[in-house]
Amino acid sequence: MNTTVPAQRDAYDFRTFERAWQERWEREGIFAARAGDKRPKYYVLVMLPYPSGDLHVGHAKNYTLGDVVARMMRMLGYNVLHPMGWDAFGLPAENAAIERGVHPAEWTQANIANMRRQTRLMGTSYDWTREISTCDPEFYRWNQWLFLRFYEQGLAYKREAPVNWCPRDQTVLANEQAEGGVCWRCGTAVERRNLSQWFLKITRYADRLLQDLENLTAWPERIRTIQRNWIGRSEGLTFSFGVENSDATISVFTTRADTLFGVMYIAVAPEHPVVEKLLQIAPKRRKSVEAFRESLKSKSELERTSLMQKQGVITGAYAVNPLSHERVPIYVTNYVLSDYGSGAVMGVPAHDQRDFEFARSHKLPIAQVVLPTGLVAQAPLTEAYLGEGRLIASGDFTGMSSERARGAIADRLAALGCGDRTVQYKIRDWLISRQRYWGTPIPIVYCERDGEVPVPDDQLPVRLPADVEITGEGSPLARDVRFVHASCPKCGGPARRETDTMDTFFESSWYYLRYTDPNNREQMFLPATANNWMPVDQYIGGAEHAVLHLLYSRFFYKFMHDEGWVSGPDEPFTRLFNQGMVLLGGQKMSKSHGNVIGIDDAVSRYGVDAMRLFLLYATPPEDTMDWTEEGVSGRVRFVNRVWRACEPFCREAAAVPLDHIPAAATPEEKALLRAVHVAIKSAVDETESRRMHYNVTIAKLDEYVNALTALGQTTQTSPAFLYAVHALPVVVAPFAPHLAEELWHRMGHSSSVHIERYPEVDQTALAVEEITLVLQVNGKIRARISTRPGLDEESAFELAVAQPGVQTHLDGKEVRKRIYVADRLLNLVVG
RNA sequence: GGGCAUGUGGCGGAACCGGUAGACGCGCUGGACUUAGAAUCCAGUGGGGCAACCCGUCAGAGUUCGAGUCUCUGCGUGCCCA
Repeated sequence: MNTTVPAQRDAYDFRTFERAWQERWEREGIFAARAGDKRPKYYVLVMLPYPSGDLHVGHAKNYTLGDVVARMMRMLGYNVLHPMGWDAFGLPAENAAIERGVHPAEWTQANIANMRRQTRLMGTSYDWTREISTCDPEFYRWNQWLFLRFYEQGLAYKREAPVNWCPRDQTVLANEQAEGGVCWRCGTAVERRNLSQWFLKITRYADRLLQDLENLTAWPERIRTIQRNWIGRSEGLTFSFGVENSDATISVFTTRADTLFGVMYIAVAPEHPVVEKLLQIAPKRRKSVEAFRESLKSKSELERTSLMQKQGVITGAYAVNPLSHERVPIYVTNYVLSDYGSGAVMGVPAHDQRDFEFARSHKLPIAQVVLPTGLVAQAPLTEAYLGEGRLIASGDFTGMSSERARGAIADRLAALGCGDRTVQYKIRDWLISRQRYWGTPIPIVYCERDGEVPVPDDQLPVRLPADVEITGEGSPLARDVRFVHASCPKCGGPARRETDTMDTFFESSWYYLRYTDPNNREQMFLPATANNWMPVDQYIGGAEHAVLHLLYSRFFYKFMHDEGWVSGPDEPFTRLFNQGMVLLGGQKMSKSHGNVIGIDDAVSRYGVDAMRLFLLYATPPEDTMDWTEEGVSGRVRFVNRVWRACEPFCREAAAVPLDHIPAAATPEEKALLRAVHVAIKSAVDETESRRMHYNVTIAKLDEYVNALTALGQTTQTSPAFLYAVHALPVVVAPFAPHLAEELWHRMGHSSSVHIERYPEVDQTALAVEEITLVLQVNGKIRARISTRPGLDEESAFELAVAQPGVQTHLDGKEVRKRIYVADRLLNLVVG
């Protein structure tokens, strides 16, 4: 009879079942979220991907984690929103156009189609009816609409400023995108250019963005620290130096007003407007100053502040210290930036390391004005003294502590009318203009008569022209005469359209709201609908967006909150989770290294469920993990073990109800029921605590299946065994959804296992009949005894002293102390 | 240089509250089944020792009846800021 190959016969055929169930879930729409449900809402969101072409297992790790949370929460009785979309604007599409002549839209659509297919392949339970794509005019019209609201509030403005220019990507970049002086996308060193650009006034929200970090207790501390540093609030004093023989003044900011009597020079940025005035009163230096300014023109911030030596040229003009009335030389330097603070700083060589170095190389005097506490005489400085102490050689302020002096000096300058206490931030306004094609057009036109005019709402969207020439040289939109040519909304006269597009971080700063009301043609979203779902309860994504996406989104959401479009807390993401990367052979996966494990590959070789299980199992989700062949085959074996343990008993198991636990006839059955509920407890605990250490849960599932397999060889028809079989697909459903669904249906159920309620943890099943009590003498383990739980101390003691292992170590000595931890240990202190 | 993480078998990791260190998986060893392999199943697997025992969570110190867990010092690794 039995002529088929056994190995083939009882292995789980993932190829057939996975596809079939995916199609059916899709058809039945079981993961669609409906607002206004009676159940409590839960919004799980994974950062939307850029459609670069192919997904690899690194992406899969991320999506799997979000999917398990979504599936668990659904089975725990929540109304879950779990959407997916595409961050579809951006440079790679345009580069593909340049390299291969394919239109960015076409390239993007093809990638989206492929990645959507791959995402479906992973069995993730998205509500596809809410899919969005940011390059869709029906989406980006709301970018433009939102931009206009910022514009009306004075939060979007255009100004000329020195900006970061990436020569490779041929566009400007925001500060956050040029950290360390290199382009965040291609790593090319950025250059400095003076250009007229659009900015968003994120600085107006700086204080709130900083303050509210305190409330984001469910965010990783790391991210909060990075944001705090980036915002960079410092309290200090802004005051002015007069310029000798001129009515000009130079304003500086300092946090160390106590060192004011130590000012030996003033350093101004090359672009500082005062420089021209200084040259008028000291014309002899014009040549050298201008040469110096010229040499720095295109140097990036990084080059100026870190790579280059501190350099400066003397202007020949002198500034006057408002308190000491000393005259100090004014230098133009490379290390002061014109758009940071006031573009000028006071030079205190004795108490600032940079100033110390500068003073040395320019042979400037170094006067110490703060003496470290405890020191009475000053010694020559070999480096700047940065600490606090007592003031010396500081006029009326001599003898004060640094702290008191700061207050007193601020008061004096305020009384003199030349200074104020101020707060300064490191964060600068967000530059959103991009000189590229594949982005949202900024909805502004320039009229000869009316100047800068916003495009009226009813003319939105300003569509990207489809037919443009993309060469990589200059802005394609600026070359498109038909696009540029416009008429003024105010006067109807000839006008020129803005040809810059928006930074793609603009759309990702609010996309999570569009998911709540994705098909609204009248509004960005209906506030009432958005408020059903917001804020996002669990956000999952990489830490690389700490000061980009995550800071911008907080800013946008606060603005929208202020506008009254959203209510409740003014933070969009209640809880943030940064997942770790997936490495291959210790290396980050990348196409250029040629070490990518693609989704298609992994799924066709191991099956989705095994892939998901491995990604969850290898490490806790926040850790970096290594993709290994052996590791994933371990999970393939697990999938098959589940199948073999369960499948032969499906029909009988279905008869045993899951709503109460059958009695266990033997200790083995008792252990099996316990294993079932230990696994359930782990899954529920990891979800509810939001720890998401499903690696531990899957280990518990292993034990469950091991117990089932062990018992399956003996008592196949007992109620306890069949209960454990029946429960298995429900318990594994969030982790291995296809396998679970197939088994569930083989049990005769007609509705999906994924809309079942997750089993309740049963405390009686968790209880054990026998525990191991550890017996210690002086803290060392000398024996272990098996006993019933809840043993009282006296009985435990009597049992302990009867143990030979304990007896030899007691050796007639007096027991001075007993430490008894019920059901754990008894420690006898002797001696 | 400063700050924050982190360090456990051959490997990934578990031990969430200070209370049996090494769950679970991988790998490895031996066995069963097989013409053979694959698959599967069974047993073993921190180190030392014939044993009883001894030693073990980066190193050193401390607190404690008891430390992987808490404190301090040092070293290594990672990240963030200079």
